[in-house]
Amino acid sequence: MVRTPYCDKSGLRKGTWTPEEDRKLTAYVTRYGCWNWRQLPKYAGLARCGKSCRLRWLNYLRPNIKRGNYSKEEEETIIRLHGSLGNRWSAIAAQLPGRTDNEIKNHWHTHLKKRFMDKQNNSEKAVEKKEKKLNNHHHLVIDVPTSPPLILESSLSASPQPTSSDQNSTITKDNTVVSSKDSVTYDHNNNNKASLEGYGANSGNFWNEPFFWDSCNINTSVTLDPASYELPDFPFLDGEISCHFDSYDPLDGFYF
DNA sequence: AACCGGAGCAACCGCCACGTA
DNA sequence: CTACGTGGCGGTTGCTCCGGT
Repeated sequence: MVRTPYCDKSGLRKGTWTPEEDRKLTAYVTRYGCWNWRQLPKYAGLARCGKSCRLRWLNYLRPNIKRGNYSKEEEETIIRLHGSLGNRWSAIAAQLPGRTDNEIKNHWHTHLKKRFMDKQNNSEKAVEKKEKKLNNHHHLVIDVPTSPPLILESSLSASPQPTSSDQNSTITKDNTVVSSKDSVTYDHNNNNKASLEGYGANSGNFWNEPFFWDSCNINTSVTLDPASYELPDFPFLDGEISCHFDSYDPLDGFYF
């Protein structure tokens, strides 16, 4: 389930996060915020790259994360949004409070995708069945009055009938051509055309909000007592450390 | 009991967008 | 205008678990 920890060439740890690392990261972010992910691990006492810290915090350590136990409503929402948005997991996650894009992505690939494909296959089969029925009917109607007899297959190209690229098309009673693709409930071809207005504004940027121990209810698997954990000094309050940030304006870039 | 393959999922990687100097 | 740094996102990987044989 989890990766074996190891170090890369630069000495940064990779792989599974240990409870100790989780404690350090949680303690640091809750106390100082995420002023700079790339610099953060250095001051949080973590031998991790910033990206790894960010991912760990966003997906597992931040407060009010929901883990597993997807409700039917949530699953339906995911399927519906995936139908209109495609693989825009962050946009989908924005509509599901407490869910992360990574978790939704995983849940989609492991559970919902199959269900979605089955649904799609069933609807396609239904359309095929309908087509077959209609095509048989078509044969009977056209074969009778024409003289000399027409071979329907070859006649398709010479007539305003659907071309070979429309093999999945259906001719309805009133002679209109309906592609079976159009009858699929979820239109992947329109993924990029879907209106995304509102998603950006709705994403609820967690990082723009102040964040303190006192103001949040930490809901994480890591039990952390801030009083018992010795945090590294905050870089801008410590003369020795803050020298790394000579060009950094301490009045900017903070979230608190 | 041992082996094997698929499922589940945490984490990494690479690319892109955006802001700033 | 360009270069660079950073954050964000989606695709993919690879480790562990678990059920079937």
